[in-house]
Amino acid sequence: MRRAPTVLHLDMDAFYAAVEQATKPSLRGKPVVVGGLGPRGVVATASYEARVFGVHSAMPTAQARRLCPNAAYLNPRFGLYRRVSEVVMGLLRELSPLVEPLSLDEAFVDLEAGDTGPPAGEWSAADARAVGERLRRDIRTATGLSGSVGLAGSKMLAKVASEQAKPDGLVMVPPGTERALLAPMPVRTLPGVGPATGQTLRRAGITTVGEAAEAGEAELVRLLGRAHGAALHLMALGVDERPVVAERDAKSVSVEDTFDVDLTDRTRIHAEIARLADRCVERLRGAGRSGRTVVVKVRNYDFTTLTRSETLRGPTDDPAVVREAAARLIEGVDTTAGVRLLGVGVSGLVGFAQEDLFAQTAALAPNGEGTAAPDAARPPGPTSPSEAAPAAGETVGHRLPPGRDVRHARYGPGWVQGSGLGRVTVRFEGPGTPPGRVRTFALDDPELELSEPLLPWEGTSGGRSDGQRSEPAIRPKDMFSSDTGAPVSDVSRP
DNA sequence: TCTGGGGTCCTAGGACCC
DNA sequence: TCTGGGGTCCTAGGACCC
Repeated sequence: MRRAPTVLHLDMDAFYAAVEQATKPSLRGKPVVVGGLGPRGVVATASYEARVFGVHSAMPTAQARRLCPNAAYLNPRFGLYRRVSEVVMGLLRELSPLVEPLSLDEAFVDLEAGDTGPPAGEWSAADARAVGERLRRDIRTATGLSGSVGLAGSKMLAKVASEQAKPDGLVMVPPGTERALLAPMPVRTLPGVGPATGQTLRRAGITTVGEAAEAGEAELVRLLGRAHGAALHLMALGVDERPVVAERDAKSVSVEDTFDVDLTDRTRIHAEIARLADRCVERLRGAGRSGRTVVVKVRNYDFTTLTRSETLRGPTDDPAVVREAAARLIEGVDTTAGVRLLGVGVSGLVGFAQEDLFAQTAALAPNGEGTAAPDAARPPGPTSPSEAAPAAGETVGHRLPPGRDVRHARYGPGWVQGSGLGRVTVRFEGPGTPPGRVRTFALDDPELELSEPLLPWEGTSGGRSDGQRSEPAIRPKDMFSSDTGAPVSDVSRP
């Protein structure tokens, strides 16, 4: 615990939705919901205008549509969010080298580790507040977005403070006042107290942070177990000594897909597992890592979920090895009643793909078993079978989802507002323009092509301010799956 | 029209070893 | 020859977070 509130927590406000509003002027001030648009989709982020209607993260999108039918429903564009995030994280790193990102829109900063203020140990509350306020201004200037800042003597309190500051605010917790501040708050405020823990505590008569503190460590350990109980007790007292840690290596990589309709066909299930294994390895290799344990995840029709794992004798990043392990694992799972989700993951990661050279011969059999898989001939060089055809199996790639950026030869850049029945409706506007007007085209209009998003601070003049990101012209009609030609769900007009 | 996708950490039991 | 006691690894599941 430090003497000045120099742990900063930044939380961008309704980040995904805010980026969409920044790049789509007609959506500013309107309810926007970003998330899965399929029958089993859930909300990732709702703009504050949508939250008024009761829409919130993790809610099924179908339910959100009932609550707020007039919102714009958009597929997430993670590439765009990542680029905006990098700008924001860059601003944080100007404050201090000790920046710990928690997600695209959230990070801790240890201000005393930086050299933009007084020497460590000599910071005042006023110094910290000034840095926080300036950061919020800089973020708005650079991205047009708002972020909320919490400042405290510890990570936990800084996070609680930024939550209190939302939206578009700053809250500081002077060291020494933590316990009094926390005492009346619901226990669920504390990080690590979710629905299950909250329920357990409630049954024991503990509903506020103060009551958790009074219960004592022994009682909390009895209720919640060693680690969780002890940690919760310290947090309830406002004590949190965890340091801000700049870089943490990932410990696992995984991919999973929920299907619109439950799968029962074994051949199809095996094909999906193979695809997932390839995608997983692609990501693994992209990160330059190898892993030793392969995990298959199955969510049944009734939402019961199970995992099966197998530890190899050495780490691998060979798609054939992962695919075969995943195939063995799914073999042992009864899927006759139908599965809604399949996943493949690799854990037990090691730093360098190089270490894998040793493993290639050793990693063939699962631990303890003699069933050596045939030596998977590793293709030379970086090419893997999965890299050859990334687009073929993509589900969303077949479609023209609402929110997708397009460009028309005459009307310039715009975004897909909805499509179906052979037509696509496009709103022509961009970050730097006033709200634009809507036009409808035939899906095979030769003057319409897909394009890359413009960043919030980029103008739309010419539509290719970076001169590089234009995709090869793929016309929308090419993006429809030939088998179904399925129309895409509409986006409601704001 | 019930419930995404990518992670982290913890627990608990059995195997195995000394 | 009744059953000690750690430590580590592996597997499976669960809670939680964004």
